[in-house]
Amino acid sequence: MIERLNFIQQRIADDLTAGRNCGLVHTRFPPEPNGYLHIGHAKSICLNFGLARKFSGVCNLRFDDTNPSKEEVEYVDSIKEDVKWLGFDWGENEFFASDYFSRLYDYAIQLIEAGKAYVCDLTPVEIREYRGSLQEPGRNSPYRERSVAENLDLFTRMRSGEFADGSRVLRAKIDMASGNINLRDPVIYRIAHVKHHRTGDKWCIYPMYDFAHGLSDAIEGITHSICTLEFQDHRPLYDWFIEQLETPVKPQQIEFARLNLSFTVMSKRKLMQLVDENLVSGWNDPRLPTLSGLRRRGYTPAAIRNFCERIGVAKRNSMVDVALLEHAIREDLNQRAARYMAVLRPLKVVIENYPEGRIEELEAVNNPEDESMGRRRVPFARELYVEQDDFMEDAPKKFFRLTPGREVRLRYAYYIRCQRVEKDEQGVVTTVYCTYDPATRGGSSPDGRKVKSTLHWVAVKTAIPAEVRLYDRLFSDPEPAAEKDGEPFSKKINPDSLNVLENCQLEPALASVSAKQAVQFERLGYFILDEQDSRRDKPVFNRTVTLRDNWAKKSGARRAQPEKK
RNA sequence: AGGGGCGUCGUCAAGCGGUAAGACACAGGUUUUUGGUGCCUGCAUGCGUAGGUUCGAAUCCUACCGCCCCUGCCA
Repeated sequence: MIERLNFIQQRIADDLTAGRNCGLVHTRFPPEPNGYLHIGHAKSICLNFGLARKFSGVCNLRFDDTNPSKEEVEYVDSIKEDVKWLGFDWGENEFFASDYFSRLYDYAIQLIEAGKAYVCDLTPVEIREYRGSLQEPGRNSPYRERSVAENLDLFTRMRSGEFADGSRVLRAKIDMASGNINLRDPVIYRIAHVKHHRTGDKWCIYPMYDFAHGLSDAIEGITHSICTLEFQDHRPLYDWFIEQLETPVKPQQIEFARLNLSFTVMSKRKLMQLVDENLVSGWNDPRLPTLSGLRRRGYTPAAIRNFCERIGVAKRNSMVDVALLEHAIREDLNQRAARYMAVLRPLKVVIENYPEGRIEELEAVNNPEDESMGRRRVPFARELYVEQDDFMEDAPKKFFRLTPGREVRLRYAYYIRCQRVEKDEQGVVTTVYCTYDPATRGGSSPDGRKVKSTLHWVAVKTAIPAEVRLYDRLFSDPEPAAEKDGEPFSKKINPDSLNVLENCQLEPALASVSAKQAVQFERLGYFILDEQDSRRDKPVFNRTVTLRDNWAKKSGARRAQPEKK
C-alpha cells in the first residue's frame, strides 16, 4: 500500500532529503493557557506529536503565556491532563514562553541597538489611526526616528515600571506602507502591571505574540512551527524577527486549516460563553467538544486520535461531519466495550407460567467481538422490565418486537409470547402478561422456530435503579457559529441535547463497572459511569453515542440531520 | 494601495501531465440470540468557469468567478 503523506509531512520529508536542519525534526504544541482544550486542539496535538513520532523527532509542549491578564494555572493543569490523556508524552520538554522573558528582552534590546525597534508614545487610538486601513497605507509614527540611546533609555525605564499601562510600547521598525498590515511597525512589547501566573511581579512589560512565538521556537530549536491558517499573514513577520537576530536555528512556519465540526462550536470565546451563561454545566459538560467534555461523555483517546487521522490535514477551510466522530467512537467501543442489559424506560412484564419466587442465573456473553472478555451470569425471574419502546399494542407490520400474540426472544433467556395487557385509567399499558417456553432456555428453540426480534430485559427483583443521561448534539443547527439566519448560536441549542432518565433499571453486574471503561447497553448504545455525580446507591450513566439504528431511521423518529444544500 | 490563502462526490480527502484512491454519509443485499457488528454491491465521462498548450490536462498557461483571513497594546 502506498502511504499518503499530507502536505506538511511531504514538506518535512523534502527537508530531510535535502539535508536541511541537520536531519532533525522538532515540533511543538503551543497552547495559550486561557481556556480548555477542545477537539480542534486534538487535531493540532496529533499533528505535532505525530510528526515528531513519524520522523523520529521531538515535540515540545510549550505554553504561550505572554498575556498574563487572560492566563491561569488552572488552564495549564487542565491542558497537561488533556494532552496526557490523549496519549502523548512530552517527557522533559515542557516549556513556557515566560521562561524566555529575559532572553526575549535581550533580543528586544538588540533590535533597538540595531535601529530596528523604537519606543512609541502614541496612544492606542492614535496607533490605530496611524496604521492606515486595508486600502490606505499607514503613516510613520512621530517617534519613529528617536535615537538608539533614547530608545534604550525609554525601554529600560518601561521595564523598571516607570510608566503607566498603555502609555508607551516598543515597536519594530519595518514598513508603515506594507500591504501586509502586520508589517506596519507592529507592537512587540506593551506595559502591563499585571501579575503573571509564573513570573509573578517580576515583569511589567510583556512581549506580543509575533515577537515571542517565533523567537521561542528558535530558542527551543524548533524546525517546523505548525500553526493555523489565520497566521499566514504573520509569517513574513515571523521570518523578519528571526532574520534580524542571531538565533540558534531558523524555524519555518507552516499553516494548516483548523478543524470545524458540524453541530457544535469550536472557538474558545463561544465555548466560554456557553459556560459563563450556564447554557452547559461547565467546561466538561459531556455535550461540549472540549477534551474534558468528550472524556466525560465516554469518548476514548484512541477514537479521537483515529478521528484526527481520518480528517486529514490540508489548507482549505472545511466542516467535518460530526457523524465521522460518532463513527470513530462506535468503531472503537464496538471492539472494547463490555455488553450489559439496562432498561431505560421500564415496562413491567409478568411471565405467568414461570414459577413464583424462582431465580435462574443465565449465561451471557460479555463481548461477541472479543471472546477473551468472557461471560457472566444474569438473574432471570417471573417479573421483568423491558423497554417501553419494545412493546406496542397496535403494531405496524414492520414492528418486530413485543405485541399481543407475538413471540419474541429475551436475550440469553427464553422465548416469550404476549398474552394480554393491563392498563391504568388513562389507558396506558402498565403490565404485559406473557407466557414462556421452557424449552427455549438460553434463547434458542430445539425445533428451530424463528423469532423476529430479541429484547433486552432486567429482572425486577435484582435490578439496580439508576439515572441515565441521554446526550445528543448540542445544537440543532449544523453550523451554529455561522449564525446565517441572524440568530445567535446560543439560541440554537438542541432541546434534546440532554434527556435525563431517573428511573432506569440495570442488571446487577453494572454495579461494579468503573468510569475507566465504557460499556454497551445492548441495543441502546455506549455508556459510561459519571464519576462526578454517581452515588453508591444511585449510579449515573452518560450516553456516549447510540448504536446505529436502522429501525429508528426508517420509522421516522429522527434527530436533526444536516440540511440539504 | 491593498495583502495573504483556498476551490476535486452530500461531508472530509488523495491526486504532483498517462486517462478521478480512500473514509464518512446515503441506498440496496447478506449474516446475525443486539433492527448492533461483519461481509457484498452501488454512489464524480467529472475536478469553480471559459479559453489555450499537449498525442494526452484535475495536474501546465491565461482570463474570469466564488469563498476564507488580515486594520488588538489578543493568541
